[in-house]
Amino acid sequence: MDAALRLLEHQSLSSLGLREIAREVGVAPAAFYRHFRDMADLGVALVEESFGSLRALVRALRTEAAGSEQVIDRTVEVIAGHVREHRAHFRFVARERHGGLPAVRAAIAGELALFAEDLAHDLARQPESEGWSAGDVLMLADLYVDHMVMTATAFLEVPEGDTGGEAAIARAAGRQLRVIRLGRMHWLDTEPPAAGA
Amino acid sequence: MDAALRLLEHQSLSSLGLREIAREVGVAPAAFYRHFRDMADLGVALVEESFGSLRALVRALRTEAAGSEQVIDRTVEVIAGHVREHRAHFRFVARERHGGLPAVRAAIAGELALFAEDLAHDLARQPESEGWSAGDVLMLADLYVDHMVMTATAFLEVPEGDTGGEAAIARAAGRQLRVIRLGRMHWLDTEPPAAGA
DNA sequence: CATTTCAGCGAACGACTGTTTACTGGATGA
DNA sequence: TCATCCAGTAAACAGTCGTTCGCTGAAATG
Repeated sequence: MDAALRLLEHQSLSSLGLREIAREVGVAPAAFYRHFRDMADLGVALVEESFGSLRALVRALRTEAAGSEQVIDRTVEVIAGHVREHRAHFRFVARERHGGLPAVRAAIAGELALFAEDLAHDLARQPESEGWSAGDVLMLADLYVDHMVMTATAFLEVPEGDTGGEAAIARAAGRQLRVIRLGRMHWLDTEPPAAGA
Repeated sequence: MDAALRLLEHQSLSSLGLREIAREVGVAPAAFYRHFRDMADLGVALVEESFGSLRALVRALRTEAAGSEQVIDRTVEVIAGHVREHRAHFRFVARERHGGLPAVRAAIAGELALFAEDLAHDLARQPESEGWSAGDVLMLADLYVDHMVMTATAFLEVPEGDTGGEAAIARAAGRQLRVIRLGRMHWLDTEPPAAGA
């Protein structure tokens, strides 16, 4: 899997050959079948590996429970750091999210949906979500997750060591999160605040 | 190019073979070189084709100049319709946006940047943007463009004829746009509203 | 009418692909 | 100690691949 991830930095999974991986590992082509049935099989395994480390990280971030202002910058920092340290995994996920192998696409979509669900659960128990319908909370969580994905892929497009470029993206992402937060706080402004139904 | 686009619905560009295209067209493999040097060359041509039709459409939408409330629903409708009618083009762009061919990735990134710039220019001349810095306007435009991309790819994941699924995505996207619009309208709330500088 | 341009042709090149087969040797566990 | 796994092996299979070559014929150009 490490070898595959190494090769996947510069190509997509569907163009990656079984023999190519074996060659990189230094192993006979047939040995591949001892571990995976398909290339798609390898793909979903890599998806699980990628989201595994991320899940632990988000759990850590969520328990920090800082003020809603600092939590924005902290979130962006955490994303930046995680992308920096797991570049290959993120590149793989970004590339295969809409890639050619349906099984891999489905696995990624499933992980992201779980992610949004978790986040929605967290958002729902915050005081800012009072008066929100469950559907609207999920809608907001999806917006946050989409923005997170966009931010992560933006970090990926920075040339690896360019700390200035990273900082620029982090600044923009933070301000965008603030726009969304402001929208969230005024979501119920136009509705009757406490009308009985 | 039509043949390539047809084949690209189920695979990515880097896994698509030159001979495969020739076979689909009903032509000798060598004929490919009469039109494109590379597969990457074909890729950037397809990118230009894809964004060409979209550009015209957005220009049309921008001149409609409706109330800021209806413009949201109208925008989502327009995206939905355009994705429905140019499914193959959108799928191609979504897939190759982070795909294996750098030239194609760069072409797509360039088109999206132009897009955001245009939108920023439009936003800047709206009364809601009074007091905004140029950087913040671009930041907002990027947020809108990212959301547009996310919405378009969400439409792509709907099984083609499923009008119910489309409607659900349209509803969610519209509400997300409303969140962003609310955030935009309260962006300057915490700053001194009319302090002389 | 003469000439040039140009999309397409068929054949051939070496190199690479996924998959199956029967076999090997070291570690694991009873 | 002996039997059982099991990761890895070499070899062979029929295909597919990108690319180059010189040639053809119709259309456009003058």
